[in-house]
Amino acid sequence: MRGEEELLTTATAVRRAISLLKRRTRETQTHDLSLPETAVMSRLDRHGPDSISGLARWEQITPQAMGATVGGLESRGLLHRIPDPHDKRRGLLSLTEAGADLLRTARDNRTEQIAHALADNFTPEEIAEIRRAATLFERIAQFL
Amino acid sequence: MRGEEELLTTATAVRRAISLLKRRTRETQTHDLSLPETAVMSRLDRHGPDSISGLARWEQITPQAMGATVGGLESRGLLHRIPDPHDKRRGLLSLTEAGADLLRTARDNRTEQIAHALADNFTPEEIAEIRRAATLFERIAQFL
DNA sequence: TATTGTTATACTCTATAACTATA
DNA sequence: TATAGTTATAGAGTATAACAATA
Repeated sequence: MRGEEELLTTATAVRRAISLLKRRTRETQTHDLSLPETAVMSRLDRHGPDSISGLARWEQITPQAMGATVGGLESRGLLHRIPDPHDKRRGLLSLTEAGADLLRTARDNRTEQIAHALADNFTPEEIAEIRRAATLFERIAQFL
Repeated sequence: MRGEEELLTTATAVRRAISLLKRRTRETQTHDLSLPETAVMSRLDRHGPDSISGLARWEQITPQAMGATVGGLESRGLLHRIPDPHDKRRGLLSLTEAGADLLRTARDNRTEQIAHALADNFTPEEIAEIRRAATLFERIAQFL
């Protein structure tokens, strides 16, 4: 395949994949946690307590948008917020016991769902290729 | 890497990539065509005229949602609709001259943008890998 | 001055429900 | 009955603007 042709073919395939992934991951009705919620919960679990602003910077969204996501999780008792003793403006968010349980049990967890989709439908070689490509796709996102 | 560990690592990377791609492709202000609009225009260009229902089935969204996308393109003079002579319910959508021009000129076109992002920031080997992986990502979407 | 967080508001893209016209 | 298309309405997840409290 010629270089330029390959480029457009690849770009079209990427655009198509993004479109489909966007739609399919929007349908959250059968899941306990939406995609943004899963991201926040996993982040707090792996990196420890953080503020709304910190989480927003990490996910590259506005603090207002992160506030909405966090608020939903708090109202469901999955996160709790304690004041930062060193900075009275900040609140430090962490998982409640219920939140940690939900994440560990991992039923209906988005990452688990993806893991199952991978395990059930792809060969180990394809999974290895997907893992490498996920990093490349993240890099693509940086340039859009 | 152990099988199960690799699976979760891969799933997390995929989830992260999807989250970032979703956000970055939402910002349409600097573009003439949004992602769904680009999809419809490219489809009509490559496969010829189609109805709203046909396009909706292809993109796997409801006819109502597709009607909204198409309506926006029609009102900007990029698509026009002619009645299907064989079925008075249907309208056949195709690109107007302006629509075809926009797609061919491809300035601010999403696919072109992706193509440039690829060309400027990835090696030919990486682009080949991305092309293969895009198909795998589409398959992942089918199982979510 | 800069940062943390909030409230108010609006946009995009999608969904479900209910309808008319045609097949 | 089934399909093509429309209008009405709602929801998730984002954004910008404007503000209060604190650093």
